[in-house]
Amino acid sequence: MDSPERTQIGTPISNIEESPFSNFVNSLSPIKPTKAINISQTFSSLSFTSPPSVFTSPHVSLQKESRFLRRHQLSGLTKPEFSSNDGDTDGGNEGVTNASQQPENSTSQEVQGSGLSLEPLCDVSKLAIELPTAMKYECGSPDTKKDVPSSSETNCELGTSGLVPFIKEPSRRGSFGAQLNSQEMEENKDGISCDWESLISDATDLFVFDSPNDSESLKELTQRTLDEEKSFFASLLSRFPQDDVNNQRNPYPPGSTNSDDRQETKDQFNQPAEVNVQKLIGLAQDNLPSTSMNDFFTDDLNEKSENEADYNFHRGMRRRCLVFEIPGARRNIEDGVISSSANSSNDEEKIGINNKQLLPLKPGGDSSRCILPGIGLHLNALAVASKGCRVLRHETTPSEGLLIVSPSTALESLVNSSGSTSLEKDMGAAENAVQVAEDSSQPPAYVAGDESAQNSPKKKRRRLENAGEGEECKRCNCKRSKCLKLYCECFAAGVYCVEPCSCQDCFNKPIHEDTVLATRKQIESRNPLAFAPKVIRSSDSIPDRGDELSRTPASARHKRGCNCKKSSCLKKYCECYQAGVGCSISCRCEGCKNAFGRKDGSTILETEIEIEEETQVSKNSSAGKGLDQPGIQNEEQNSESAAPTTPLRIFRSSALLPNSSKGKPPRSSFASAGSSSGFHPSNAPVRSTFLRSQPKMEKQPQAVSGDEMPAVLQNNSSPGSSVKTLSPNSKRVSPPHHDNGQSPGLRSGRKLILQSIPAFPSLTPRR
DNA sequence: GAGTTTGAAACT
DNA sequence: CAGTTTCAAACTC
Repeated sequence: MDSPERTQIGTPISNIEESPFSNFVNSLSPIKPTKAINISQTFSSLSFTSPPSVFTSPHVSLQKESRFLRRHQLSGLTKPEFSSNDGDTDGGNEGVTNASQQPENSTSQEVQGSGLSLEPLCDVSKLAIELPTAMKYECGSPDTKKDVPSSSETNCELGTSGLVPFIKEPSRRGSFGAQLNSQEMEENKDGISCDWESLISDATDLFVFDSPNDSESLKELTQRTLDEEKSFFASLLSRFPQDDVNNQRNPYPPGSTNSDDRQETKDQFNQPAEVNVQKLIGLAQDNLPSTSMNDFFTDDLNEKSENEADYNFHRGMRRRCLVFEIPGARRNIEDGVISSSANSSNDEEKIGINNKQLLPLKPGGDSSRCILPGIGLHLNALAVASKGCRVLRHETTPSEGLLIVSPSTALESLVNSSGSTSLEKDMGAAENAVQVAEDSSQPPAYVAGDESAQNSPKKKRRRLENAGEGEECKRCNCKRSKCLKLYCECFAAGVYCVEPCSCQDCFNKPIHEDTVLATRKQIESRNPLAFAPKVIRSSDSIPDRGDELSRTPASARHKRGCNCKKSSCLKKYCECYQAGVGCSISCRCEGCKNAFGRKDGSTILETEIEIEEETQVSKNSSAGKGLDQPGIQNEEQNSESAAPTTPLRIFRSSALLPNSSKGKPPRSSFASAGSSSGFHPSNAPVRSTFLRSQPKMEKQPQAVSGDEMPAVLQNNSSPGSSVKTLSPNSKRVSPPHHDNGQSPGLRSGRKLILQSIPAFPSLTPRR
C-alpha cells in the first residue's frame, strides 16, 4: 500500500520541487506557517484525512489505529509544517515511513490530504484543486470514510468547485461537534479532540461510511426516526431532480441494465435500507455522541446538491479504493455493525453494506446501486489502465507531471480524475462511463460468484468486447501466477479478482490482502512503476473538455513503449496499440505500423490510419474481432473516465476520452485530436492539468511538463533531468531505435519528449 | 474449444 | 544488462 508508492513518489517529487511548478506550489502551499489554520477545518481535516490514501487499501484496517495517532498529532500540531512528519505519523504503517521520505510536494499533498490547511487551498485555486483531489483520494479510502468529518471531504471537493461551499462546511463542522472540538482543539490541541476523534473513529469504524455523506446520513439517522428519515429522503428526492441525481450520482443509470448485483443493491436500498438504517442508527446512537449530526444534513438542499456531486466523486474514490480498502472496510462493517449478508462474497457484502448506508443519504437508490456492485469492477476498470479500460486512464494522466509521484495507480487515478476543475463532473462522467460499461458488461459478471469460472475466459472476453465499451472490469484467467504477478491483469491493475475472473488458485482477493500487499511491495520494490499506468494521455481526462479529449488521443503515448516484433504494433499484443496510443520513442518495436502513431514519430494520416484500421477491422471482423480497436479504445476510455482505479490504478483515474465519445478512439481521436492540441491543452485549465496529472511518479514530471505544465517543462530542462531515468515501465528502456537521437534525455520525460519531439505532435493526424 | 502466437513479466 | 524462461492474453483454426 503505502510504502512502495509513496516512496517512489518521493523521489519524483524531489525533482519536481525544483521545477518552477513546485516553486509555485510551494509559494501557494497551504502548508505555510499556518496560521492556526482554521481549527475547525483542521479538525475536520484531521478527522477525515487518512493519509494512507487509496493505495493503502488492504491495510486500511490496520491504519485505523494509526489514525488516532495521526489525528492527535495533527490536531496537536495544527501546524501546516508537520506535513512531512504527519505523513509519517499518518503512514503509521510502512507507508508512513515512506511518506516521510516523500519529497516536499508529496508531503504537502499528504498534508493537504489530511486537510490541515484547507484555507490555504482555497486561496490558491490550483492548490485547492490539488488538495481536494488528495482529499478525495483519501476520502475514498475506507479510513477516510470512517472519519466523521466527512463534511470536510465535501468541503474539499467543494473547494475545488468553489470556495463558497468550502467555507460553509467549516461551519458545518463546527456544528458537527467540531465546534466543541475545534476550539478546544486549538487550545487543548490533543485533549478533547483526541477523545472526539477516538469516538468518531470508533463510530466510524462501526459504521464505515463510504462517503462523508454516508456518515452524515448515519448521523442524521441517529437523530431521526426511520419514519422521519423516510419522509426526509422523500422530500430530498422530490427536491432534487432525479435526472440530476442520476447523472451525477448514479453510476448506473436507472434505465441501464442492472446486474443482479445492482438489483440487489437496489433492493437493499429500498427495503433493507431502513432496516440497515435502523441498525446503524441504533449503533450510532449508542456509539456516537448525539452530536448535531443533523446540522450537516440540515444544511440547505442546495449544499446537499453540491455535496452530491462531491458524493459522486467520493464514490468514485470509493471504487478506486475498494480494491484494497474494501477488505478493511468490510471488516469494519462486519465487526462493528452489520453482519454480512449471507450470500454475497466479501466484496459484494461490502458493497451491499455500503449501499445500505448510502441509501439513506441519497434517496435515489441509484447511487447506492451503482456504487456497490460496480465498485470492485470500477476500480478495476479504472485501475486497469493497461488494458482496454485500464489503459486509457492510466495513460490519460497526462498531467502526471503533477505532484503525485506515488506509483499507486489509485492515487494517480484519483488525481487525474480530480484534476479537472469540475472534479465532480469528471467523476460523474467517469462513473457514468463506468456504469455504462458495467451495465453492458458487468451484469453477468457480477451476478456470478467471485472467481467462479462461470464463463470461459474467452467467452468473457467476447462478452466484454461485444459489450463494446463495456469492459470496465478486468478479468483474468490466470492459472499459475495465482494472480499475484503482473501477468494477471487484475493484479497489475491493482484490483482484486472478481467474480468474472476465471483464475485458478487466485490469491488476489481481499482474503489474502496481506499476501497481495506483500507481493505488490515486492514488485514495486523491483519496479516502482510496475503498477503505474502504462499509457499516458496528454490531456484528457476531464469530461469537460470533451473536445480536447477527443483531440488528445493521438497525443497519448505508451510510456514504456512496446517491444513488438511480429505484430507490427497492429494487434493487441502491442500494449501501445491495445491502449489506443501511438508508439513512442521509447518503443523498441520493429516494423511499427501502429495506427495510432508510429514510433518513428511519423503520424499516420487519418486516411492511412483509416485504411489500416479498415484492413485490420476487416481482418478482425472476419475473425469476429473487428471491434478490437474501437472496442478497446472505448473500453479504455470508459475505464479511464470511470475511474482511476484502484489504489494503484486509481492513478489511472480520469479517463481522458469522453466515455461516450469513444467510438473509435483511435481514429476519431486522431482526427479530432488534430494538431497537438492534446499535448498543449491550452484549453484545459491549469488546475485541471495539475489535478489530472496523476499518473504515477514517472509521468508526473513529464506529464506536467507535457500537458499542462508545458511551459514549465520547456522552461526547465530540469524536469526532464529530474524525470526518472527509468522508463515508467521499468522495462529495459533501450533508446528508441528509430527515433531521433533524442533518446536518453528525452526518455526521462516522455511527455517532454513527445512535445519536444516533432514526431508525436506530428502524429496528430491532421495539420 | 483447443491450440498457436505473441510479447510482457519474471528469472537467471 | 542481456538472455532465457514463464506466463497469460491475443489470436487462429
